[in-house]
Amino acid sequence: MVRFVGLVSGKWAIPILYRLIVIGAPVRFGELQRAVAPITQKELTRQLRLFERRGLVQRRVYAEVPPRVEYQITALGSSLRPTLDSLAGWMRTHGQTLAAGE
Amino acid sequence: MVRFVGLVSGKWAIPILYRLIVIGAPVRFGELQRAVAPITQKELTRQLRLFERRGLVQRRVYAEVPPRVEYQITALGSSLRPTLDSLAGWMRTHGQTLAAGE
DNA sequence: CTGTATCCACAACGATACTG
DNA sequence: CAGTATCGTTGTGGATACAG
Repeated sequence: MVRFVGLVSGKWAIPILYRLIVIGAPVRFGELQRAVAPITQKELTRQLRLFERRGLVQRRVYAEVPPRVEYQITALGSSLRPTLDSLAGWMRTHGQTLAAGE
Repeated sequence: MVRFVGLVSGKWAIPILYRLIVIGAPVRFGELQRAVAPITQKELTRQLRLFERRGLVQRRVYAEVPPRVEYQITALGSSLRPTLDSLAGWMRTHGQTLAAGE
């Protein structure tokens, strides 16, 4: 379990990953940033680089002006979907109960 | 999803929680620390306090000498089991693949 | 548009010593 | 045994400015 933690620790890892999974198709950087707002540019870049290194996300750069970079979840990344769905379901069911304890 | 992150972010949150879930029965502090080694005393205490505040773990203190404190997962905490099982399963399946990217 | 580069604040975590 | 206190290091994340 400890290794997984290193993967998804951090405030934004899971939200980004889940968003990419749900979308499925390639997404541009700016679009993704709006989808996971209010994440900063720096943080989104950092997380995407980490995911890329671990093979969870594929990055494609197009030699255009203005530049276009697209990110897409890989098969490995998508394999996390059932787990993250379970997570999202748990939040829907128990999120309110949990909020009371804050 | 963001609220969940606040709950289980951190290096030790998931390992501790999962261990408590698997055990099910009340566990003494020292025993738990050994089970989740090599966590420090301070960190284990801090995490358990957080879980207690959120109703995921119940804490019982016995007025004995030497003192005895037991922690047990609550029903709310146990409801996370399917999700964490899914997580553990994913790690078993893809953990090796992932390690290659480090 | 998609980044990098700084600078900064704060939380997380560890090591160690000490207490009831 | 089960903490608390203290100190120090590292990591996380935000704000802002700038570059290709």
